Amino acid sequence: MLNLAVKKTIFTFSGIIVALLALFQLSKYSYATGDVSIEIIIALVALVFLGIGIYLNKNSLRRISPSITEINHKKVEELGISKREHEVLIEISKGLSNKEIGDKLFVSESTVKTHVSNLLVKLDAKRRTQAIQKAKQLQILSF
Amino acid sequence: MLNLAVKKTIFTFSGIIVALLALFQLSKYSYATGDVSIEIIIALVALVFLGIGIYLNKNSLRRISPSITEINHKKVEELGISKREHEVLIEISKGLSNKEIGDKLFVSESTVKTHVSNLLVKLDAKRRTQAIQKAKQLQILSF
DNA sequence: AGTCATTTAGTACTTTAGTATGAACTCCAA
DNA sequence: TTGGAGTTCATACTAAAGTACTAAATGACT
Repeated sequence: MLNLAVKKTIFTFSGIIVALLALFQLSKYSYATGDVSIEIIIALVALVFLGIGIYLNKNSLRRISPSITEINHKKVEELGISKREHEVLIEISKGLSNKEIGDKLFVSESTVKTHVSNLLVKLDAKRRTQAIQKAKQLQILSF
Repeated sequence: MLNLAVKKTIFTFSGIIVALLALFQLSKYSYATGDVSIEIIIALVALVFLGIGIYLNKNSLRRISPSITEINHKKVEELGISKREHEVLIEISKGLSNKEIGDKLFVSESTVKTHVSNLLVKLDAKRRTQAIQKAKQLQILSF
C-alpha cells in the first residue's frame, strides 16, 4: 500500500505535467490564431510555475521542518519513563497545572504529583520548567 | 534605515524582474531569428520560475520555521514586554527558579517575581509553564 | 520641570508545586 | 503463584510560585 507522502508526490507531478501540456497547447493555438501575444503566454507560464514552485516547497519543507519532531521512543525507554508519565510530561509542556492534568487524564491531583515527582528524578530536573527544557533537548517532547 | 528583511525582499523582486525581462528579450530574439522553437522558450520560462518559486518559499519558510526561529521583536513590543521582562522570560524557559534568575541577573528574587507577574499578565498565562508555551507560539522565545 | 515607563525592592498573603511515605490494585512474566 | 512494574490515591509536610499592593530611583521625552 502506498503511503500519503508518495500519493501526494504522484499527484503533484501529475498536476505539473498536465499544466505543462495545457500551456503548450494554449501556446500553439494562440500562436496559430494570433489571438494572444507571446509575451502574455510567457507571463502566464511564469506565473503558473512560480505558484507550483511555492506550493512544492511549502509541502516538502514542512515535512523536513523540525517543528513536527518525532518523539524518540528509544530514549523514553532508556530513561525508564512509563507511558503514563510521558502523557503527564506532554501536558506539563502545554502549561497545565497538576489539577488540570488530573482532570484531563481522569485521575486525582495526587496521582499527577506522583508522576511528576518520578519524572523529575528520571529527567534529573529540579522543576517542571527544567523538565520541559531537558525533555525537548532529549527529543522526548515535540516542539 | 532599512532592515534586513526589507532589503532581501527588494533584492529578490529585483531578481525576478530582471529574469522576466531577460526571458522576454530572449523570446523575441529567438522568435525573430527562428533559432529556438516556442516550446523550448516556454519550458525554459517554466523551469526558471519553478526555481524562483522554490527559492522564494525556502527563505520565507525558514523564517517561520521554529528551529531557527528569530525572536519577533515586533510582537514583543506589541505585547508591551520590556527588555528586562524578556530577559526573565528567557531564563524561565531555561528552567531556572526565581531565585536562580535573580542571581544570574544580579537582582533580588522579589524583583524577578514582579517581572514574572507582569509577564504572566502580558502573555495571558496562569503559570510560567504556560507562559513558555505561549511565548514560543508567539515566536518571542527561540527553540 | 514634570510626566511616563522601567527597574528595583519590599511585605504579607494565597496558591501550586514538589517530597516522603504508605498502601491498594492490576497485569504480566518467571 | 509469587514478585515486580505500573498506576492509583492519600496524608502531611516543605518549598516555590504567584498576587496584591506600596514605593523609590532612574532615564527618556516634552
